[in-house]
Amino acid sequence: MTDELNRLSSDREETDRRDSVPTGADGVTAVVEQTMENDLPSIVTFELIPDWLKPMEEDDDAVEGDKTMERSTKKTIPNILSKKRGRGRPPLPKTVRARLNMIKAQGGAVQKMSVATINDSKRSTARIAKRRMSTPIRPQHNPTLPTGSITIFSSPVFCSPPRVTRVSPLNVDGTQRPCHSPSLQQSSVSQQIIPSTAGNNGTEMPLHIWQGPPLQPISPPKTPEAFVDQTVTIGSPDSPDDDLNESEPEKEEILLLMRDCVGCGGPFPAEKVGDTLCRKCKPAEKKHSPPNIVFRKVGQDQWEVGKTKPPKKMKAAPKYKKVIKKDLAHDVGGDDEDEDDECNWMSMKRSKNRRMCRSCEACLRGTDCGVCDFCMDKPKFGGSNKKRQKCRLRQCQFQSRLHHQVPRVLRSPRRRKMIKKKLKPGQPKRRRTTKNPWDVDGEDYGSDMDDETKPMHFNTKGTRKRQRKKWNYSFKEEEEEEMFIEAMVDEDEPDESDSLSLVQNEPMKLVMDNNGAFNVTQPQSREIYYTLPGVPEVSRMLSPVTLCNNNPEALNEAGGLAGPLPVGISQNDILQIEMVRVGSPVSEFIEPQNTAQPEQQGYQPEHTPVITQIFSLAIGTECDFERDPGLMDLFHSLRQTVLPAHWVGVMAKGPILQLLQCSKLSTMADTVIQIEKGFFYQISVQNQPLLLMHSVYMRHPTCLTSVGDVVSLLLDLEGMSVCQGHQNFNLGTPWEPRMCVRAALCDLLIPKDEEQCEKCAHPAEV
DNA sequence: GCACACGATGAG
DNA sequence: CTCATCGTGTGC
Ligand SMILES: [Zn+2]
Ligand SMILES: [Zn+2]
Repeated sequence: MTDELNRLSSDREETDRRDSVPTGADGVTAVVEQTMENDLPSIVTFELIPDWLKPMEEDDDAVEGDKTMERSTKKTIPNILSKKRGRGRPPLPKTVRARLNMIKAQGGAVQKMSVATINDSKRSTARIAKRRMSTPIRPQHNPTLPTGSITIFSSPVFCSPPRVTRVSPLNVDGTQRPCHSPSLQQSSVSQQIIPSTAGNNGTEMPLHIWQGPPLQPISPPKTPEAFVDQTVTIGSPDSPDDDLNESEPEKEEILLLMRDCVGCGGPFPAEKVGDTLCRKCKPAEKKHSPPNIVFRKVGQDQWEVGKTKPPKKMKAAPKYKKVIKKDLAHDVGGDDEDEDDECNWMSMKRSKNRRMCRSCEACLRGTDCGVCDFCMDKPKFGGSNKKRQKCRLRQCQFQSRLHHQVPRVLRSPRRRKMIKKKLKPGQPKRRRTTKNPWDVDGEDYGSDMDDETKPMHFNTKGTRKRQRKKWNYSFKEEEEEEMFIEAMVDEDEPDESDSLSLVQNEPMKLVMDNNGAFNVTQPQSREIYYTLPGVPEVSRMLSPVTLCNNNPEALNEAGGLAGPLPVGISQNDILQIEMVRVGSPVSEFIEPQNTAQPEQQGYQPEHTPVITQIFSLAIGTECDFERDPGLMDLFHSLRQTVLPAHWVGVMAKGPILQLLQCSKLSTMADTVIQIEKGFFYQISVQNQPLLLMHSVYMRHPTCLTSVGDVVSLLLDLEGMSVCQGHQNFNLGTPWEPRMCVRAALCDLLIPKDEEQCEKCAHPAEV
């Protein structure tokens, strides 16, 4: 408990902290923290609250409510930015750092110099071997990965990459680069982030800040020189090579000739001209086990394949140090590479390095979120240090072992249940901690008192107390190209209803991307894809979004499939929205979430379909997102209103109040209502605006100024369905799915009893 | 197979 | 010595 208490307290603190933080880009940490508020311990209800909104902040621990705050006392705001030591974030080699500094100070010229120097150095011959086994890409960095979306990491089962891609407009455009090349990311980051953030908050160093400087300038493709610099050299103190070090005070800087070991095939620093075996393969050390295959980065996107020995201990030989360096641009990501090289070549340093790709957002992240379970476990955050794991946000997306699990985010709780079947209907579910850092799971919120909340002695089992936590949402922070938020909406049904179709249970995703589009998708089956064009471009960074829907019943009805819900089931019934932040860190909480939350909780702790939080992902730009009093009022009113089933209000930057039908089962699943300032509204179906002459508009006022108007419209819409268009069987190849084509003037929304509008029914005529 | 707790261990 | 975490035994 204490831990949890601590955590909780820490969470709170964070929020507080956050408040102090100016707006700014730094939001990464801040954002998270803020979310904590939702977690207010006092109420179990939290769980119900759309966890997704509670970004990382809350872990189960936080959720657990009662915690007191021992932590608060201890906790001082840990320096998130502080460098991780030891196994922590691999620090740049001193030399590298020094060089970087020099470079910074002197400018690009330095880089070249350094390079030259290196080359000139004694072992100038080195590097030849490098290219031999080059591979285009490092395995982990899957070229195809959509950079931005979380879905990428999600389990195959639930999400298919394609889908993901679709979800994010960014991905769609293809603008994003699959590769995780640091440079790319960096550049993107810098572009988006830096401008706005510039120096706003002093308190926390925003990610961009520390990354930015070096990156920005260089973000563009690396120059050849840069690569050169990256050469890694290894030397052992003992070895003759040491003399090489000479110029550099630090041995690390030595440049060695890299060769492929005849014995193991791995690259190694040749100590002598005739060396053919790496140290390990030399007589004395040959015993080593089979070499591991490692990848070494040779160029921007090139990787060399090499082999190294298993992490053995290099201790005996004082560590080899690598040298090198690269220009700053690489630094950000580059340093990663250095490190990688080192690790790989050396002997895979082991643990940590293996768990870091160094180029993903997580790896690049320098700060602990302070709100995730792992962070909260840290003493610096007032935790008990039991878990001893890296911040969730810093867990490598590619190599963290914690990661490889299927992100729950993508799974529907229900499915899990079905699979596991461990839980009995009606029984409180156990909360599980997700190992996958990125895992976002909305499940289990309903079970208030889980093991976790209970004191340890309550645990049925033995010595170890099992904590069940879950991440409501995971987000990738960092700006980069993928700045968008994904929210997972799971419609869960009561346990009893397990038998019900899976489809309904499939989670829907709400995605806010850089383009400002808010998308809702259902990962699994057919996707429901919403795009709300209305959001201003400016808001691309990530507009703050607030969702609301206080109607518990509506949720329960979800899909109408769910039968009567058992009282206790509520947790499953709730509409869960998990938010995954892919792009930039959430910078702030602009919204009065506090106010909203309490209310909701009060209303329906259990079913809480309500999602109310505003996130500002904008990195630097915190958005000032303009708020239109009128709209906000309407929004707040809607919040307190029971909207027709599954309609959720979303306050997006613009400001635009958007109403989304979150149930894919609804005929209005693809429909979005956007209310702008002045209450003018627009209805879009599958991203297409309804023609102004549509009868729906005729039936309702031009402006939706009141809740009544909105509800009325929603009800009206519920009586309609989406035009299926006309199927063109002649088009496309046989194996292609049939194409449904809508007439240019398609009504989009038609009476429920009809399948298609007139225009689509008789395309020719139209 | 997963999650937890904690020993182990490299880096400062 | 401390910190940050990785890797792993163990309970589930
Ligand atoms: Zn964290
Ligand atoms: Zn990584």
